[in-house]
Amino acid sequence: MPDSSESIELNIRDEFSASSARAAVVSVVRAYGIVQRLMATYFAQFDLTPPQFQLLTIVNRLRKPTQRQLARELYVSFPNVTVMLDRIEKAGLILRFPNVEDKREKLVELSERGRSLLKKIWKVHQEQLDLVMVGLTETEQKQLTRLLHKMIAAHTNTTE
Amino acid sequence: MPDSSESIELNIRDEFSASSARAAVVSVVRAYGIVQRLMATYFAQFDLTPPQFQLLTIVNRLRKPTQRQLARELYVSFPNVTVMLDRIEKAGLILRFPNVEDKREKLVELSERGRSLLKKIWKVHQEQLDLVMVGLTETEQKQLTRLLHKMIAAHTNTTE
DNA sequence: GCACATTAGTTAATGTATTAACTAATTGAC
DNA sequence: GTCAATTAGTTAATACATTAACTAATGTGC
Repeated sequence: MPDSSESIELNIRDEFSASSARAAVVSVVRAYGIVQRLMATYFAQFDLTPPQFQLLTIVNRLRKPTQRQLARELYVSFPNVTVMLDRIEKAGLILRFPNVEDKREKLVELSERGRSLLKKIWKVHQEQLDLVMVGLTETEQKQLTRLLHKMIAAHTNTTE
Repeated sequence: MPDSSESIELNIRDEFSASSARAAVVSVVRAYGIVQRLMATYFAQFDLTPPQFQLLTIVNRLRKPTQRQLARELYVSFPNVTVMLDRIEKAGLILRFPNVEDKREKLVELSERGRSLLKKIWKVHQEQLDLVMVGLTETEQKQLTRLLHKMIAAHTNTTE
């Protein structure tokens, strides 16, 4: 049963008190957690998860996309799209049918049920988004968006 | 094969162009995605995932915490801690032993291997954090942290 | 001191996400 | 025209995360 006083060494740097980068990264992660929790609770009312909702909105916007297109738009792996579509197809929210011009591809579309569910959610969705940002004024929200866009741009330029 | 022009209705609000809250939420989610990707790639070198690294740092800081304490500190469910500990215990990075004063509890501790791995990572971890925020000046990083803290505070006040 | 509630941890079921390894359809070199 | 390479999608293995349902230990009322 080792009673180590050895972790002191690490604890010195444990706080990273000098680093503004660390503080920023940690707050991004925390903020995301809050967004996730709020949205998950909200979407559960409709028997949806936040990623499923996101998927539905993109299927709607793209109009019969291939699964490949969906993955790119969602910034998610291709197999993940397959599995997510399997589920919401089983729930009757989307339809998949092969593209006659290229039989490798499958085109995805909202079902009548998916379309009406999306309409229903949309009516109250904006209020939820406002609720997430309730602590900030509109000016601050715009400032936050600007800063995060700048941070994001530094990576998307080099990656894509 | 329904060729619907029905989604137009939704597409009107699809952009949410008027909402600064939506833009802010979306950018938080995108920024988190970038943090996740970078960190996952980085930690993979050490055969760790970001949550596993986070777990190790907290075990180190708390000094023989119970699993309950870990869950609270990680903002994660209790069963999740069990499963994550199972894995990193199997990898030989932590030890679990029952608390003699309350045999329901298990105390968690870094193994020698876990401690030395953590030390190794720590040496270069700060650089990774700086890399995430490379697009922002230090002033902007602090501004970002301040805004996110304010946003977070609006929720933690009511929730905790 | 015994029954009941509480607390700590685990197990099971489900959903999200990844990479690696596969099948099937298309394209392209020759 | 046929064989190889590419592309679209699926399946398998693994990890993270949740809630619900369980076991085991502790504490409390009486």
